[in-house]
Amino acid sequence: MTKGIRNWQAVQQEVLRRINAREWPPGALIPNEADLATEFGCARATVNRALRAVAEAGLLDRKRRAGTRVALQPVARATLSIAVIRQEVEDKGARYDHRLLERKLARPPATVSRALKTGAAALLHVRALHFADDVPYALEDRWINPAGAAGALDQPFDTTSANEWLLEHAPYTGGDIALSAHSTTAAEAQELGCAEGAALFALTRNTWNGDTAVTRVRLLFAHGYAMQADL
Amino acid sequence: MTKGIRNWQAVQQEVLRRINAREWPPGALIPNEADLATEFGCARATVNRALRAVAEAGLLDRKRRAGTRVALQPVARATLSIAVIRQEVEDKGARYDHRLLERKLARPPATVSRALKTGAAALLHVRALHFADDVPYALEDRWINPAGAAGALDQPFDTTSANEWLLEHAPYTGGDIALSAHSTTAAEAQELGCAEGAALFALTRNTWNGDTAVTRVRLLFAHGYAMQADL
DNA sequence: ATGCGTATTATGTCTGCACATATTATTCTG
DNA sequence: CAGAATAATATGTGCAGACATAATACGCAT
Repeated sequence: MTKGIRNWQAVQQEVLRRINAREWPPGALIPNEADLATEFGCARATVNRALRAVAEAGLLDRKRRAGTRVALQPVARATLSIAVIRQEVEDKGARYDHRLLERKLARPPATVSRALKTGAAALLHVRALHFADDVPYALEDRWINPAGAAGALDQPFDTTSANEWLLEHAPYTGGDIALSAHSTTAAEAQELGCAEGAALFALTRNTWNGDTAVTRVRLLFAHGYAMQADL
Repeated sequence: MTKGIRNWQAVQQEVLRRINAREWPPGALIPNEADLATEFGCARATVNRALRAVAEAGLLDRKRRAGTRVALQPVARATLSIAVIRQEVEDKGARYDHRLLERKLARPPATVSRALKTGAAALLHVRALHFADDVPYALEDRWINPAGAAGALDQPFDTTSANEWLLEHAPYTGGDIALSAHSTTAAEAQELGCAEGAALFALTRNTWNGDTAVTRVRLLFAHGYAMQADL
């Protein structure tokens, strides 16, 4: 009988240890909450809290009545935090700056209107360049749905970047992100100051507020950029 | 006085609604748990559960004594699930296959030994190609630390890929991931069957079991690959 | 005014209990 | 024997109360 495991973090740690040490091998059914509670000498709610946390981390599969078993394939969930670009730059100790390249109301290409489900409606197209210590850091190509971001049409986006303004003024409920590699075009090469054909890291994000699209943005990062995440 | 909000999910939804509707604007201090509990007509523990969930999602900042406030910059946390390659391929409805290209004990380049902190020790170097419907899907370049993955030296990795074997037999406690864009070299182009210089999506991952390195792997995905995540 | 100790307060967590709910096992019935 | 009704069981959640802990506010002494 293990003792002194009375808070949920300690329980979690012990559970993780047993999984790691293969005391509870992958696929195995582990004791139920009540039994673990008596073993650890704590309340069932405490065990529940711990097991829930481990399950959220993907190392346990829980089902009512069926019990809790160790995940066969612990899906490595990396939580990459996509911050505001200004912050990302400043966190690296560099001076942030940005320049508006273009801002106009226009009919988006089919890719965009299809992704945002905005039909033939005109959207606000904003292009901007972000700098870190005066070196191009990322090229932003954004389409804003005026119907999903009230007040956007009145914003110049010259001093405050669209990136930051939207975060502050346009709430969203969900979205999706795609990460990919992109081969630099001639125009992009000139704006970002890199060689044509260079491999660049691209991030495309759509955000929604309920059923209405808010914005779609593609960020093209300067050469050498790597996105970090922890397991 | 709102009523009928008695379970934590309903509380969470109401909290999200208020944040979204700017009833609680960014940066604002929201009522404390006890007050919300009386307002909603539920126990404080229920409110706590809900607020904790919202805080974990990054929309609230909580501090003892200081209270709970709406996050100024809701850090968009995208949880990308990095599954086993076989599964990723099969989930797309394609037939998975893989081929071992190389397997030998060798001294790793400085980049690797530095990242894994293995000094001058020899590591197991495994290179393999993953296919989806017989088309190259990803090129795997892996260094395995025998000290961190017991039994790895006895594995041929021809029928079972190192990817899968390690997941099953080498537990890990943490790691880090870097995502980047890579310009294809001539050798890689030949193996992946794409043009030299093409922009490819690369994933480099180090995993650890406590303080000892387990493995470092770089996956180079075929042209056109995009990694998806949700917000 | 300045610095330090103390009181206050909001969140964090544990407990013991109860009931809800999903899922599996079992039994009953035609 | 098939299929439906029913029981059993593990997790999910709610509640009230208690104490722990961190961070702030306040007041006191210097």
